[in-house]
Amino acid sequence: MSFKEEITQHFKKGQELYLRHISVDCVIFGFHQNKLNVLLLQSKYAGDWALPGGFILKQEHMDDAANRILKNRTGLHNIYLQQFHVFSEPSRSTKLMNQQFLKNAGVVMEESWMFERFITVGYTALVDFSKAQLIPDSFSVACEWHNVNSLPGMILDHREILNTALLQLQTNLNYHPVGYNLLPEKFTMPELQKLYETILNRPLDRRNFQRKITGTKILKKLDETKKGVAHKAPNYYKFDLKNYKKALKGGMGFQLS
Amino acid sequence: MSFKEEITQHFKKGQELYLRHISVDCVIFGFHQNKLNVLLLQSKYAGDWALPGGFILKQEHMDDAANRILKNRTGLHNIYLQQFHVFSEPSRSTKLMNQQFLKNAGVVMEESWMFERFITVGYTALVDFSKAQLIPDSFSVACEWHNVNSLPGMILDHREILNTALLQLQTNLNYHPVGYNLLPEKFTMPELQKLYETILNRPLDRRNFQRKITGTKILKKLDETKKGVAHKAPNYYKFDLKNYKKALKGGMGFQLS
DNA sequence: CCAAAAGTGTTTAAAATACACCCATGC
DNA sequence: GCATGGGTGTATTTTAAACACTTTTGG
Repeated sequence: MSFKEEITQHFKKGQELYLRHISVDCVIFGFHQNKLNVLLLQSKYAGDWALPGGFILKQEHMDDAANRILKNRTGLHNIYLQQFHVFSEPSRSTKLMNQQFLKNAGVVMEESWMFERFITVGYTALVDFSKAQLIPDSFSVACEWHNVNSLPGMILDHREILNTALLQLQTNLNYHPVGYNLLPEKFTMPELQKLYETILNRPLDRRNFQRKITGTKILKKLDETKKGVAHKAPNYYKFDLKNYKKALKGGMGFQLS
Repeated sequence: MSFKEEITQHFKKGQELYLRHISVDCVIFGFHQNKLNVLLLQSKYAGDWALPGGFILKQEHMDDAANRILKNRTGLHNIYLQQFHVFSEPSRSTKLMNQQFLKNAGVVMEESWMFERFITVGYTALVDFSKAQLIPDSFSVACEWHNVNSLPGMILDHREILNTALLQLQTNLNYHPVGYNLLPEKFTMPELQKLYETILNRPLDRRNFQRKITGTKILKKLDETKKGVAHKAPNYYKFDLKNYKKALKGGMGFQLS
């Protein structure tokens, strides 16, 4: 199917596949080499960037829709994605944007479900930046990581959605563990600390951090130290999946300094 | 308009007024005389009970929809309502239920937007039980308060929605103030404490409670004691609206014992 | 004057924070 | 051997929790 055909089909018949008026937008934070990035798509025919998003199939759980979107953009699956807020400003209209898109694609259409109002459910996840195979969707020319501290212009309310997600990621750090499917199987305590520091965007005390994390029982200390490293070799840890998942649900109950 | 006409209209033309596939369900907790209740509607032609719910008008903010629903059921407005979760099980189908409803109402219809799948956004609020003027909607025979500790059978996943709301109400008690538009203008410290105890369903230490609440600055101590009361007269307080609202957004940062 | 509820303060325990020393390694 | 980062322990401060006595009032 040509691009034009695909687009026409989507605008004309999409409502037979998807629930109307509802979209899902994913704020995918990526961490790698101590940088916190977020995955953005550059809209075709518009300079602005967008969160990876999509629609819910008629018989699909919304969580599955979010996972499908994540998988399609990054190849990643089995990621802990969670909904965090619904954005429902009546003024958040994709109509003009989508009409412009169609026009530029050379398609003429008067009516489409894509011209109607959408409310969107924000999902957030944290993944290993380096493991993702980025693939733009049909509406986009580029799919890239952007550092959260230098974001480009974004469409609609996507900047607000992103900010809300970032704030809740930082807040949740006190209650929910972070790092699985983000750090390698084996990792060191300083590596984990860097992750926390990057998300919070501030330094943490090395000793207190270690004590608190150790106290949560989400880690297993391995009988192995990192090799070929300058200075004293740090110990390897891995996550205790059972306790990690328990903490994901139930919370950990400590405050980071 | 007769009931039958009204129903027919809603099932046939509702999609011109409302967004399809999306509903809003409100978990309205009511507090009065140290009882925590929740507002439920009894479905016509079915014994089971339902949360007050409704749909989003085509140009309406979802928050406004929730407020409209609350107002229609209780006459209350200017209430702090907040979304807490989206429920999107593909199996949460209102189709059979609504078809049965129509049949019992004596209306024959093959197709309707009301037979389609709905995802629902849960909203929660805490109101003064005694100030509400309860009015059932067209789908219901009764609108009543039910004690959260003895709930009747409920339709669909409404019991799960309710439980989720109750859990988050209890959790939020540590971070967000509670009591405005719930307690009278002037109230005593023991009254406020009872509210907290009722929500948490456990006793709190009188002295520690007072210290912590006082520490949040959300209260103003008045130069007045309760009159005509047995035993030592408790002091009156009122909320410091400015700080109260600040705490609603930013959190209060203490743990209740 | 006494029972019952409210006001207030102190002691103890736990948690968060700040801080210092020793150890291993590559250069 | 020394600079650098990692491991670990301790003192201090803050916060939460447990607890007891005094005050007021109606009956």
